[in-house]
Amino acid sequence: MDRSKINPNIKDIAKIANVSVTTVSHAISGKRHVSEKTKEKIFKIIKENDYSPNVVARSLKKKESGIIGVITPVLNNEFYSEIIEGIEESLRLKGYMLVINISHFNITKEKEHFRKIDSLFIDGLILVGGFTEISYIDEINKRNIPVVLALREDPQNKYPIVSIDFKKSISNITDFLFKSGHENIGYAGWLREGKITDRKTLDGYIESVKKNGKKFNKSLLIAHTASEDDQGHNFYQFIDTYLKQNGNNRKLNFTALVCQNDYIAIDAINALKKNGFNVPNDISITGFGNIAKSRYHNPSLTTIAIPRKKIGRLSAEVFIKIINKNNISDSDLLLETEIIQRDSTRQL
Amino acid sequence: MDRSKINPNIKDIAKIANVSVTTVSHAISGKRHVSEKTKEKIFKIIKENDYSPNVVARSLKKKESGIIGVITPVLNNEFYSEIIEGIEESLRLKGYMLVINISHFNITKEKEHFRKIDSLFIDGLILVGGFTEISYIDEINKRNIPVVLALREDPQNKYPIVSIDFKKSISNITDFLFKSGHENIGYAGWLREGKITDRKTLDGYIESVKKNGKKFNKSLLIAHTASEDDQGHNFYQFIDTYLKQNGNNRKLNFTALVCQNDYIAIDAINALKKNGFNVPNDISITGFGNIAKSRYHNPSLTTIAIPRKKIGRLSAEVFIKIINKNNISDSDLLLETEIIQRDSTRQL
DNA sequence: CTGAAAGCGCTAACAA
DNA sequence: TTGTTAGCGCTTTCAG
Repeated sequence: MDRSKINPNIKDIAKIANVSVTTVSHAISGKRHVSEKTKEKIFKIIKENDYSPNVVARSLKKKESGIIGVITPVLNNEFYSEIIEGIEESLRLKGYMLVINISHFNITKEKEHFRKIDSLFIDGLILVGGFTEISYIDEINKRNIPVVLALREDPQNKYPIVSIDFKKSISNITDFLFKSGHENIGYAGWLREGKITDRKTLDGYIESVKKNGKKFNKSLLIAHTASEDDQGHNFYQFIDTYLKQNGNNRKLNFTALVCQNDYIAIDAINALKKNGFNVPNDISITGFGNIAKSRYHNPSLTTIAIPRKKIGRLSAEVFIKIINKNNISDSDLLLETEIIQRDSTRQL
Repeated sequence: MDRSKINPNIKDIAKIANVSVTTVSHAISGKRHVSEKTKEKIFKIIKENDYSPNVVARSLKKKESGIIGVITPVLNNEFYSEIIEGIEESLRLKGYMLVINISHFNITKEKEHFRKIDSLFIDGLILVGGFTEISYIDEINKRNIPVVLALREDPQNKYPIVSIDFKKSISNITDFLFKSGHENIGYAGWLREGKITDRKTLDGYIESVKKNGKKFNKSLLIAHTASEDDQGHNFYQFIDTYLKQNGNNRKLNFTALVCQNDYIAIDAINALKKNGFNVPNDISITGFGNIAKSRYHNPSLTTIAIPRKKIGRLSAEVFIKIINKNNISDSDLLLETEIIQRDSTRQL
């Protein structure tokens, strides 16, 4: 038997140390007292033989794996990848490993992924970003492992959600525009059935409008109710049409436009430019997200930065808290955002 | 016993189907003949009971897990994340799962990660991007699982490397500049000890120079030999100094500069601008990598696009080939790159 | 074509 | 303070 070629197991260690496997197991786990002397001997032998416990066998026995499942819609996207980095950072320190799955915005795939990694005895599931429907989770989650949502909605409000305060963020940036002297401020965004954030962002705008002593005016709304594109691209056409209908003689009834996200904001800038408007001289534009492009676009975009890494870290911490049966208060889960001032807005 | 709360196992299925666990196992794996009738019955029951085999138990027995380890320096980076997406795409189709680890450019962490996931009985390891030293792998890889490198060097040339032809790519883009009428073309890049690609890219440049009937002129080289920054940032200072010393009266002895990567190219553009040069009117600049910023920079960068997703997919395929003991020819592993023409170069 | 049973490496209940 | 042993869920050898 060529033992040199294969990793030693707990039995080997026990034999060499002249103790039982139980003692070795407990020396490692610390779950029951082992005399200093024996412990020393065991650890020495462990080191000499380069032993590390077999994670798979341990998982099978304990029905715990030290692995956390992460499901993300895509990887090659600054939002998700940075959140995941945050998760990894915190969880690695606690000794967990990550199994990362990509759902490609497909709920069926997501479900399959969860099924599969569930049988790995993952100790928790963190869902990053994306969509709405997650009722399938309970159906699969027979072992009742903790589930945490990172920057993801849950209409049923069943799982802890680590996110940002969408309403407040939009409210803040609208306030910022009012403070800059704008009197009439419009809003452009999706208003899709069932999308909670769509409603929240609009509410943030409305809140600020009222707070600043104005009346909410529906004609200042460029709200797209179609529910096609989850990522929020392709608002360009929609705004272009709006401008053609409402922007006669290069006049609009607002001097600033709050956009629900950076994609919409960039589309808005481009559509405005094409229709002869100047940003920010004629119209100030704000975005939401602080995507990479927002910095390099011309003009660069005033927007709201989302603390992505922090969201990841916090998600991990929430998970740990659940594991340790510490209770979490909802108020801890909403992170502050920050306004990034660039060139798409101006003081009036 | 409340079986409704827990996942059924193979024994449960066997009992309900009135067959042995062996038969269930073989029905699933197809490794030995099971009568159509029995198979049908078994699969029906599997479906009804929502059974899926326990991956952990299977791994323990088979010393295979259906899991592939991926180690990447960072996640939030278009290069790595897109390669990983490619890997995931191909491997998911083959039924593999991915455990993704982040090494933060730290070899010790990388080693630890490998150790840990090795005990998960991962079936293979794909190392994405980054650094040089990988001799530690054999030391850990007692089970001798296949190792594939994606866009990563290996001085020992021990493992299959899926990458691009750096030399040819740089040679091509230098050719492109010659064809555009440039007679004197410079080169800016790192030349760090032990970095194979540094040498390869420079060789590509030299190859093109000679091919185009010129003599290699050392004074056209802006080569940084320090070995600080692995990512290739902060060339700005270096080039700035060079320009101050060699660019009197806004005259340089070249009209085009081939840069080893996009970061250097962007630094070069900025340094040139600051020193009173116009890009591309005075000097044409090319990069390598086609990073997001290269498109939005002013002027936008003519550069070489790397087929990142393809690299990922191919890495996965190579892994599968190794598993299936198909031999791989080295020539299959080098992917073509593509020149992306933008505004930082001009025809003379 | 099918089954019984050993055993993968570990943990923990029970026993001393 | 330590040891014996059952068993986690599965695959596979050996035996029909």
